[in-house]
Amino acid sequence: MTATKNKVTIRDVARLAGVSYGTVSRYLNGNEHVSERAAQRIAQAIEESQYTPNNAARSLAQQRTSTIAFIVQVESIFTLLQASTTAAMAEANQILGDAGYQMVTLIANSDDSTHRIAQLVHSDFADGYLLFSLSEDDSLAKIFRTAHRPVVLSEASDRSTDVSYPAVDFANADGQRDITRFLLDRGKTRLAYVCGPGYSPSSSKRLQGFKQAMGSRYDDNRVYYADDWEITSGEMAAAAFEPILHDLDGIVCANDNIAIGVINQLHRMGYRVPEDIAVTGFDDSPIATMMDPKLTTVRQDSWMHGRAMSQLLLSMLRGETVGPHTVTLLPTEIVTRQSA
Amino acid sequence: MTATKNKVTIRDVARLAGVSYGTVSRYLNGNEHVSERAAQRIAQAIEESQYTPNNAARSLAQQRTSTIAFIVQVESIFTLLQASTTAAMAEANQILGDAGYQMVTLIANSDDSTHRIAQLVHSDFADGYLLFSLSEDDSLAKIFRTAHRPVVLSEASDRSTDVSYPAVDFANADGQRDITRFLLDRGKTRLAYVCGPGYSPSSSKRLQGFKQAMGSRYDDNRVYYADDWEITSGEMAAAAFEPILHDLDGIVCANDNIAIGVINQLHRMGYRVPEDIAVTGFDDSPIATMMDPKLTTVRQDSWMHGRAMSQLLLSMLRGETVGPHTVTLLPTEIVTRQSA
DNA sequence: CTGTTAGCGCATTCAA
DNA sequence: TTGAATGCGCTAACAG
Repeated sequence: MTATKNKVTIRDVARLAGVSYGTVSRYLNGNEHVSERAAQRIAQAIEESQYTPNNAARSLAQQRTSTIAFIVQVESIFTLLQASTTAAMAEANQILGDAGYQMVTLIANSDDSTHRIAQLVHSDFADGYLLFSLSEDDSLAKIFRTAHRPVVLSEASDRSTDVSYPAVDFANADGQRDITRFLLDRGKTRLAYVCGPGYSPSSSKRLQGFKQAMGSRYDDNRVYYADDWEITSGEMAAAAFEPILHDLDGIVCANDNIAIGVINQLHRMGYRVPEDIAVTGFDDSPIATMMDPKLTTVRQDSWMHGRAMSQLLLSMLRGETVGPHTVTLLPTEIVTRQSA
Repeated sequence: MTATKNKVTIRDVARLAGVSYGTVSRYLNGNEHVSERAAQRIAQAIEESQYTPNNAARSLAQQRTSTIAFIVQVESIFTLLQASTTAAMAEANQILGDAGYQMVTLIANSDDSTHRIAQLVHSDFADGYLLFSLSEDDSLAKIFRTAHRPVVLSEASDRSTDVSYPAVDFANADGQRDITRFLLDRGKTRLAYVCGPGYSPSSSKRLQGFKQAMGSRYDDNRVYYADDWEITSGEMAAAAFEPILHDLDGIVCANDNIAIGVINQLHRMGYRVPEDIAVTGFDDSPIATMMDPKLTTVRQDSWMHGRAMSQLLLSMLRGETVGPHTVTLLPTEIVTRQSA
């Protein structure tokens, strides 16, 4: 109980238990060649001395760190505020923690931070990496070439790059297709679409899903290409559609924020939602239920996203080989509320 | 350029540069006793060999890790989704990164994770700690007793506990007082208050600010004590106020979510905001501008929160002594929008 | 200014 | 089964 400042090492424990510190090490690492008697005495010694193994020393000797890095790559730091990222992060933390790994989160939002992270990765500071990217920039993905450690991406990219890792993503195309069909089935056939920004793989996948559902009804003149995923873009889209609004009975949006902007603008222009024009979102973000009318949207379970990524990484850590182009697509689900 | 898997160490660099590895180490650590000539050759050798110092080894020898842990303590993992946490985290990451520290984020949301984190802390895995707590539970704060490393808290607690560290918090009382006065000054004098949950220090501080502004006008019968910070609580509060609503011209809410709930419910009951009843929030969260009417609220700059905490920690790391009871209060600001 | 040496705390051979 | 020895990659104190 004497709380001396001097850190207690494995040798102290050994002395206390009356064994050599090699034995303590074996005990600590679950080696079977430790007698029952020794084990008991060591256990007690550890308890008494409040011993905790030193992380750095263990990593150095063992050449592994027992930590997983969750790296978030964002163009603007504001993107980070999206709840989806946090949810995935929290769930990954949970799953990895249960598996004995400590997850650490790193944010790459500048050349500086990217460089710092590259350094870390290069020095093998983690046993595995979850790269949660909200940007099409693959400069970060490249830094893993030097690391001989498993990596899992959060987004399936279409682009054929020189670097490739297994990815877990949502079935974006299917989700957008399904909710579009949902509208069509309910008689809303004169639909416009607000597409997400061009730099995002999700954008094109979702547009693709919309096209697929619309078939011959698809008309590129009724697609607005937004510059980002924000509310303002939705407002601009609705304003741009003004001339053809009277001929529309639905607007399918590439995400919830845009949908909210669309609804706001429609209200201002005197249209009722969904009576005059139905509007759908995508993501099922927290604000979807805060709006009036509440958003009918496509739900993506971000928790599941984090979970699936972690589990994949864990299996790779266990030695299972996973092809670098393996893509897991997570299902989405239509949530019917008020806006459509 | 031969990308051998064998990690390149400081000795390889030394050999390449034709010096002893002690010299390389000095160079790496900015020691002045390195000749210009040696420095140049070492720099080149590092470049050629793509050398990156090994983290674990450095930590072990140096007894410091160059990492700071940002620990988030949440009762429910959902609390984590609040944008304020993420903002503070992002900014802290930036500030600490600039100072040469790598920030890692840990989430404590269960006994399990708390225990894991305690282990880490006990093993001195970081040089300093930012404890971002959204709960009054101080079990986490206790684990730092064994760590002889600086700690900064995100919230000033009133409770006298056995553990205490410097804290950075917002001037909650002042903010609530100011916005209440703002209403009073505009002739809204028949005010009710929706208080936050009892477990939060912020709750009582804000209520205190409201009381202060109201003075003799204060009436405890016109205060609703919510169980949490969520929208639903706001709805319940407004419903509870129903009997006295006709005699009210303003409702001051302890946070934005609650305010939104109040507004929703008021609308349902046929009241107009702000014409009939003005409503104010607190936090200036993202949803404050998404609502109709947009929220008049008290802004807390979460980025600044993260920044101030980091800077305080950095100064402690530099050796400046900061009393364990030092509390820095950050200013708040009234944001006038539509709801009041 | 530079080479040499002794640890940092632990895992892991190798003998015993 | 266990103890002793060696090294993980690097820093820092010491001579030179």
